Amino acid sequence: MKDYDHKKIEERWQNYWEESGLFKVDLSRDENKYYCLMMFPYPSAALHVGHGRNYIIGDAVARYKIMRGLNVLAPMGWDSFGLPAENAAIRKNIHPEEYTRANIATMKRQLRQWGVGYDWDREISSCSPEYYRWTQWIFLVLYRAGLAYRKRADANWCPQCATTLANEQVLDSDCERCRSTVEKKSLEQWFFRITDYAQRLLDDLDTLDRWPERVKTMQRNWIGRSEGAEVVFRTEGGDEIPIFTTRPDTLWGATFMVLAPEHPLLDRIIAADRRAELAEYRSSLASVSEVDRAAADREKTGIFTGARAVNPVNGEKIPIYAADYVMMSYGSGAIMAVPAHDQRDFDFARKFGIPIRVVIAPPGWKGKELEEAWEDIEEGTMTASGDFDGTPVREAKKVVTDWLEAGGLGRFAVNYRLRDWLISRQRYWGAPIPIVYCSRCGTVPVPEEDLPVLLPREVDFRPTGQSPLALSEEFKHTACPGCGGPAVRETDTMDTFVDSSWYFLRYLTPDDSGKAFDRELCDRWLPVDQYIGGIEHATMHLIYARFVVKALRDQGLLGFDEPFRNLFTQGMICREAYYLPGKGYCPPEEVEIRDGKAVHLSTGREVETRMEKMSKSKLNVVSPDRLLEWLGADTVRLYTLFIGPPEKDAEWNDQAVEGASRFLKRLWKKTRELAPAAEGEEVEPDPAGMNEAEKRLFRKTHQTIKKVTADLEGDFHFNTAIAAAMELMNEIHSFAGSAGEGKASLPLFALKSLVRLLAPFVPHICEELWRELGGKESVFQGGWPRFSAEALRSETVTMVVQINGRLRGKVTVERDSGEEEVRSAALGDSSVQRWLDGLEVVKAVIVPNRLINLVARPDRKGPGTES
RNA sequence: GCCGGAGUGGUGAAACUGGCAGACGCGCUGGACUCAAAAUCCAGUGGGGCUUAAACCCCGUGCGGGUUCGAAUCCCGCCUCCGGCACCA
Repeated sequence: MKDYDHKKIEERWQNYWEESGLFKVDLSRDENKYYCLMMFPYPSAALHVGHGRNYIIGDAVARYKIMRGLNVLAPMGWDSFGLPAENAAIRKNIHPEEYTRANIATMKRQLRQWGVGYDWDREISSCSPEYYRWTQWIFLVLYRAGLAYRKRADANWCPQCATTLANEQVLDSDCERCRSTVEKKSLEQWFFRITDYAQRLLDDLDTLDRWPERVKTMQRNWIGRSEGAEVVFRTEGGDEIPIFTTRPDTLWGATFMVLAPEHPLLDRIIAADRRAELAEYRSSLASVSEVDRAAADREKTGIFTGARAVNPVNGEKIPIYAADYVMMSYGSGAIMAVPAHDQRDFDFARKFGIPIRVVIAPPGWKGKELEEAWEDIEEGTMTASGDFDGTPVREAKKVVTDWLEAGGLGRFAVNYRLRDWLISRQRYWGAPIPIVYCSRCGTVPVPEEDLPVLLPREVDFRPTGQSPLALSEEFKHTACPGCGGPAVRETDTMDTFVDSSWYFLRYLTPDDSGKAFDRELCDRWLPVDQYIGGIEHATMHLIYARFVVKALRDQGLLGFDEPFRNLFTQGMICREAYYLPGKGYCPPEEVEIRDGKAVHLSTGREVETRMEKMSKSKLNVVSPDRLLEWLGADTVRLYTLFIGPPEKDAEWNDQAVEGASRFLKRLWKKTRELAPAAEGEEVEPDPAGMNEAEKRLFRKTHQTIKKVTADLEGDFHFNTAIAAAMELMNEIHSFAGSAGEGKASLPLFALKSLVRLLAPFVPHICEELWRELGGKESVFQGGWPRFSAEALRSETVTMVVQINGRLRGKVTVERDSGEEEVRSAALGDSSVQRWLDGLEVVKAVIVPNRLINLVARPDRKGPGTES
């Protein structure tokens, strides 16, 4: 055995695992099943070490579960439709398909080199017709269930990408991808009725007890449930204006109404002489960006319509305004405005000179004018509200709602922030929506047997604002499946989140050309036992997948309604990026650190150092290829797992990677020293007759097994598991150094345990060392080491002695010593005696085997007088 | 504004259920090996005080209070940072 040659070793065992089928799974054997799923990636041009975290974590989990004897399903595939391929293809003038295929090949190579194992027989790719045929099928299932519908709607339109975006792809009114300001565009588009499932999506979060609280909170915010009442106001002309309010108890304080500027009713009720003003107001809003319009501190604008509405609770006539602080897309697009109890209405009323009438009296209120809206729902009592005067605000909401319902004026109502899922995309690289429009039969779904609706290959897919497929005459024109007459196809493609909302079902039967998924197998293998991915999918992918599974279940196609039992979201890997103000990011090679300041070499200007998520655009990526060549996959894996708690963001440190390499070299060297004494069969050493040093190493080994096991079974804190393994390594090292010649079986036992404990993290070197230590089969077949509670016990323990809570000494006593023994041992300690001089012990608090705290007060006899 | 999460050495971070703060790394300092360097190995490394040295002592987990024999951990009030939602009626 030579020096640690990571390249040779890694190559050897990667081949071995592939040939021996370590990750191949037999689905018919479903006892002890473990479905370990990593979010399938978009095949981007090249991975960096930050991407690696997800795969390495998943691989460590999968390998650990294999060692525990579970039947592990660990598949991988490609979320291969989507904008980047199309954009890159436009830029580089190659077909998205070629581009995607090349990227997949690169990524597969990199994953292999990382030592990340999957059952590649189950590989799927969402852009292949064999896959998207079934994405289209799912669309048809939803369509038949009434969950897919088409309507004209203002879509979020990105002028740069020339496409519509889902709400989730709009960040602060900017396009998630290119950061252009998103505009509104009115188009006929397809939606999934996810709002029908809002309540169930919300309620069932409570059943996901192994999901991060953070993700569930984000989903709750996203669904945005609020309770209140729907109340119908009427204009003087008799038009109904239903409104939603969370504060029905303030109805008597409504002094005006506001309609969203887009509200269709405005055109009917606007006074003739104000029509021009409305048109002007509307067009002035077109130039206001979404960001500005949404800014809460923006000064309120609006116009009076000249119309009035009747308040149903008191018959009062109140003016109707149009103002853009009311959104057409939430509730009914109209509100009753209660300036005294809503700050937005308050601001508007002040500006337009509308009366502000207090109907919830703050405690001690003497009828004075308010400085700001009183929004408190804990304190205050109803006033100026007819029979309800004096009702405490805490009860008011319910009391008033009941009264409204009894009188037929309104009803209890729930509103959600969640909107229906817009799935139409005016892009080429996606699954065509399987719908045909016939002048005679109308909207006709493509029959199942005609799927897939193939994406034509030769299409001009440059963004024009039109769907590229609309430019393909051959694609567009077809025969109506109903009447056989001439018809045109839907030319939009589906949001790629549709592709990823069911892929985890397909891994079970990736080649089945007869159905999308096998219900029987799905019911046995799902929900996924462990899902691992990025936090960025907290609201979009993870809500869509939940919705689709629930919908499929309701159609009798699945027997469960939550796809992912456990969810783990890992943090991002960040690294220093250098930002040259006014110029953008610059590569680290052009930066030098002088006197603690980062200076740009060619211009001499100081650059800002920012810790940013590793990304190509920030020029702060670390390529795995160089590192794998230099230090090897195991080093990269060990460092990636050791860098910090995996759910948190972490900072990549180039120097610290070498520390991981150093540890592996020490492990290698130590094995090389001890291996010659190995005799194949492992014999657990017998602690009887061991000396103190031996007992310590024996105990340490068992403690380490316990710690690593707990970390892997618990919250995946690989960092502390690896730290524990390092401690054991240090212990073996100092034991071997001090014990000299002697029985080798104990350090060998410790070392063998260590190698097995590290195998999920650094599989190549462990597989090699395992064989070196006499292992006949793969370390992954050999089981997981066990610890015994018996072995963890030591006969003596060191206990901390505190006096009044401060550390004053330590004593060694027999394990499980009684209070009296511990107390007298503590009082016998010289340092303790010195501190107790002049004090009287009034109480002793004992934590068995850990600590004794002596509570002492000044001796009444005074210091020094006792002796 | 609302809802989450976090704040610990030079640095990444540990610390179970309230019980020795800083495990394990990185960096740094000193030493060994070397003609020298790298690599490797050994020792040290929160701040301060005292001492020839050791022993020993004080302070210390964002800030201010509190509960407790005992608080990084629990409670109250702040500050800062990160994330989500947001004129959502």
